[in-house]
Amino acid sequence: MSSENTTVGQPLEAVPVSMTPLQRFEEYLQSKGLRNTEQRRHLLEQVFNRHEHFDADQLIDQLPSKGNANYVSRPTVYRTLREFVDAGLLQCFELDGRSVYEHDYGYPQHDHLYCTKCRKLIEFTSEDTIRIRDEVAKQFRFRAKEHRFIIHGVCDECTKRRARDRRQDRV
Amino acid sequence: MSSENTTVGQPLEAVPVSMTPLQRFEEYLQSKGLRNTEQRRHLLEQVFNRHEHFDADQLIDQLPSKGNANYVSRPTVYRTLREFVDAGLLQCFELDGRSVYEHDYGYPQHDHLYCTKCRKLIEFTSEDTIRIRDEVAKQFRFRAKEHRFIIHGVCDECTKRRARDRRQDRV
DNA sequence: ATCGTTGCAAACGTTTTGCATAAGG
DNA sequence: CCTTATGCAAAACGTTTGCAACGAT
Repeated sequence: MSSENTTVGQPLEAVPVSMTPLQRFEEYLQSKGLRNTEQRRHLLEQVFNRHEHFDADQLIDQLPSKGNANYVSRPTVYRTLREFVDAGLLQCFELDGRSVYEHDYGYPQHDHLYCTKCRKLIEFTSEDTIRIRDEVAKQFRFRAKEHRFIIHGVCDECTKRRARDRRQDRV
Repeated sequence: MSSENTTVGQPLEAVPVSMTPLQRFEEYLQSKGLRNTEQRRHLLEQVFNRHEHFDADQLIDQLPSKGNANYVSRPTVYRTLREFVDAGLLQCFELDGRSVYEHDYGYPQHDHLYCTKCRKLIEFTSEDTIRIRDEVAKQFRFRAKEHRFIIHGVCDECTKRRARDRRQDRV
């Protein structure tokens, strides 16, 4: 058994990359004949400002509101998030009926634990997931592009909190 | 390496169960004080009639339309699908922004390949996925309830079809 | 000058809701 | 008879679109 191949660690270390996300994005825009606009630059800055997972609404909430400088409209946010995914800067997956984004560029491949109580996403790495993916793809002659491995359940804190709450109920 | 632990097969064999889905559902309704209605029985029959993956719209399409016998309204379909999941009869996961359902009761645990060209879902089994899930859960003190492992890519038929189309283009 | 980009409003597809009526236990 | 379930219409939700005005190259 290859139990020792499953490595779990948190937080994950960034992976060294030769370009900044902005440089890489500019290169992408060039190659596609797209334009380097103020909105795109502002969004890129916000998105790579911190490392948490986020959805479109959370990004919009942390942006200046309508009427203020650096405001970006909702449709543009959605359009730009697609471009970031296209450019290889972000990864996107679905959770509870919405799209969730996370850094891809400069960040190692990983999978997630998802706490259905507090909705926290915990990252884990396991070499086995890639191995399974490659093995299965080979057997089905399937051209695997990516995978999503999400383990649903309840995190340690939520389990403890519930136990505590139950104890209090009895008093 | 535990390459031999990853078993891939298709189609999967049904798992022996002591009750029919209907019997199990009736027990569930009883235990929850819910009612065994015509609509619920009709939906259960449709759902366990065949084994393909389906979404709410596909189920509604194969149902009698408004005005006919055995018609079930859209809200009731959605409400009942939730109950089937609750009762352990169906599993639900998200794909392309909608919920996809598949048989759970009487069917072995498995994961999926998803062809992004033809949108086909291919089932595979791997003991490693459960093993990874348990190992990771243990290390994070996480109470794992279930997992979703979906490999995105292009299936063999779509790859071949594209190659064929390209060849024709050149002629 | 050209052509991609933006913001707006409105549409979209999926799923959920409030509520009056119907029907199971 | 009591309560849950249903169908309807409408809302909610996240996301996308058409389009005229704008702005990067």
